[in-house]
Amino acid sequence: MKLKNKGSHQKVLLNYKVWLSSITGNGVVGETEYSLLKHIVKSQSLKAASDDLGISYRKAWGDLKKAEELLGYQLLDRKRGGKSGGTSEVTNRALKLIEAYEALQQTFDEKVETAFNEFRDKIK
Amino acid sequence: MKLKNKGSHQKVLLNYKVWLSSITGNGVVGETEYSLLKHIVKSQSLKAASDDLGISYRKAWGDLKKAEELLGYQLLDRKRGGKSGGTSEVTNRALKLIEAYEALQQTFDEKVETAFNEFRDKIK
DNA sequence: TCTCGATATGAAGAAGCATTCATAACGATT
DNA sequence: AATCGTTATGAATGCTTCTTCATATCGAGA
Repeated sequence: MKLKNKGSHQKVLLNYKVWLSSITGNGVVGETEYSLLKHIVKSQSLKAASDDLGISYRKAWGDLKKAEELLGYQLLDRKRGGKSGGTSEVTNRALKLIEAYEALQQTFDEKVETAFNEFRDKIK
Repeated sequence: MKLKNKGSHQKVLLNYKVWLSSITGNGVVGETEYSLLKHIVKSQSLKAASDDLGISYRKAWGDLKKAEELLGYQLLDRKRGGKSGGTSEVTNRALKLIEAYEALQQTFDEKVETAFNEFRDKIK
């Protein structure tokens, strides 16, 4: 077999992902939900958050709804109507979740650094 | 808002994934590629491996091809024809990759246990 | 009370990914 | 040389997921 760019392969990166789910895989708390919540903390708006992240409102709304179903508690306090049209505020429990998720990522980030170095040595 | 199964949410699980890619995300070495290689070590057959894993030969073949392009070296030594129709043998570099990947997973597995426990405490 | 913009949600359309189909090349064995 | 099963690969089909569209609800402020 002939490989394209023989010997001049692109830089190889290590990726990882962490997320929560039910056993059936239904309902998820991952990067998307985390990012949405982070943005909503600042903007008090699910719409603004989804726009910022470049994902559809429909998906953002559905994702957070599923996450709430998975966790069994609300992540947002929603308000409809008013001059602004409405707001979505992040609940206290959601704030805790954000912090915990960040700590988790932190832990993984640290581990990844060393693990990847070891990995590269091994495949050399 | 009303949540289904208020208070009786399903058990929440922590999931994670580790994989290699190029910057563009093109070409991947992850669980699928790892599993394929593991099976091919035993069977010397890409077809048998894909059947075992329950994925199409077309995908298995394409995935490993992309992985080879990403890494810049061959993962399989392919033979066509012969009484058996052909064989695919895992190269030495691929063997190293398998080992390294297993060690990587091992490292993460250990870390996940404690990280998740800390996580659960935090969101309580 | 009318308006305006965000939340809420079903439904249809588009995009991405995997399976299936179809077809060719290959070569040790018969 | 004819066969058989695997590798090899494009093309069509199917499935899953996201985006778009369409429509409704809500309520503070004009």
